[in-house]
Amino acid sequence: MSLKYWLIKSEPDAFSFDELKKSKNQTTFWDGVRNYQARNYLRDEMNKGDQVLFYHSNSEPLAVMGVCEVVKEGYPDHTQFDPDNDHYDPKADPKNPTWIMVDIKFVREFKTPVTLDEIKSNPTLKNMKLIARGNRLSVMPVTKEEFDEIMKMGN
DNA sequence: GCCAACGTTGGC
DNA sequence: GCCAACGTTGGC
Repeated sequence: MSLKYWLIKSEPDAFSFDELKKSKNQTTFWDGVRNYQARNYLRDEMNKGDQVLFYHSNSEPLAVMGVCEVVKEGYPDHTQFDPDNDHYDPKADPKNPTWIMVDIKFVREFKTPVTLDEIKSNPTLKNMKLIARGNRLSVMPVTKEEFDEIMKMGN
């Protein structure tokens, strides 16, 4: 089984790459995904050791900040059952949870964040889902070539 | 703050 | 099962 590569988006106001870096064991659970396609990736396709680009949306700069990795594979997202949580889902069934999360761990921070503009203007990255028209997925696959290119750009 | 794009919901 | 209405995402 070979490693896969991913990109996840976060609004730094909600949870930033810096917060991940400062978390206990530099690890956190990636909760709050409430989109079925993204859920399916988390549940079915993300494996321990997969490398993940961490992207900041709705902020300045719009950029990939660094890399983290999957340290725990898909398991139920407990926030779906918590009425006080923003991501509460009244229809979720504890016996058959709808929403799934993984644990991610900080790997490294880029010296220079790779901005959305740089990604858009790099021909190697022109097929990235991130810049596809209308894309709103918060978890998406990335090819090894794209991952390596962004690693190079981030330095 | 605007708005295009998209996913979800609910009436029929 | 269609589709209009609505809510959300996220760049600008």
